[in-house]
Amino acid sequence: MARAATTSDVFNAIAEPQRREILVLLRAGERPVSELAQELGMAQPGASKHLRVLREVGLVRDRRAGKQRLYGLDARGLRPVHEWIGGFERFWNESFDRLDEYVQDLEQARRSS
Amino acid sequence: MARAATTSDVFNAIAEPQRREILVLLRAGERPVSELAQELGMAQPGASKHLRVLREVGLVRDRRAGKQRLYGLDARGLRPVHEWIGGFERFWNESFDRLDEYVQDLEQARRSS
DNA sequence: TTGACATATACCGATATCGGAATATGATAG
DNA sequence: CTATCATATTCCGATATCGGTATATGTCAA
Repeated sequence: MARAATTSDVFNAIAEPQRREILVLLRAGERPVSELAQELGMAQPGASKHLRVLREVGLVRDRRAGKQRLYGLDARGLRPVHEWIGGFERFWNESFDRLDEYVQDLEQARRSS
Repeated sequence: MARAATTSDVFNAIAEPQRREILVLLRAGERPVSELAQELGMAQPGASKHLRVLREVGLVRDRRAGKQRLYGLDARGLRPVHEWIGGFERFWNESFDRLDEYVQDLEQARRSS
């Protein structure tokens, strides 16, 4: 077996710095491919490929506008990721010294239920 | 050039399903490697290697306990990721029909500043 | 239809990945 | 010291990745 496919997985899609940058850029509104490529300092095919990945995981949608193809943000797919990470919020809010104590409370509560 | 290193990058570290599962398991408290390997249904070296990645990005710390080595969660590194994704919150909260309108408001505000 | 422009795809090379098997390191008990 | 248990590291094969270059597809204008 080898590495998991980057496509069809939002976690992997946003693991790429350039793709994260694309998402940030698209918060300001729709943009054509060549403009994104220029802002990323990469060649057009590179941008197209990243956009393909983002499209396949649903983080981006595209729309034709004349010769150009405008890409726009569809952030809904980020919500589950945000929630998954949010499941760790109390762990980074608790100070480290108190973590063990906290975990023990958790385990104690589980045992007595 | 090739793929970015998975180590020293929290986004990549959590892009791996098995590593995410490890983090979830560690919310219940510290665990030795072999126990994690068993719960993941993978061999011990596999678990060790994932734990190494997680340790190198700082999401996990380890502590010796006799022959065993206990791994514990250190979720602080997840906070920046949570915040980065949080920067898209209004985009998934806005309904899609109203998104264009919203973006136009943004651009208009920018122009008039 | 032809040409110009915008984007997508195919192919390539260098490298990173993941899991498995074998082996090395480390700690403890006797 | 030695044997045993727990974990880490190394090596391997199959595959995926990323960026670049060349080429294909698609759209519009004349």
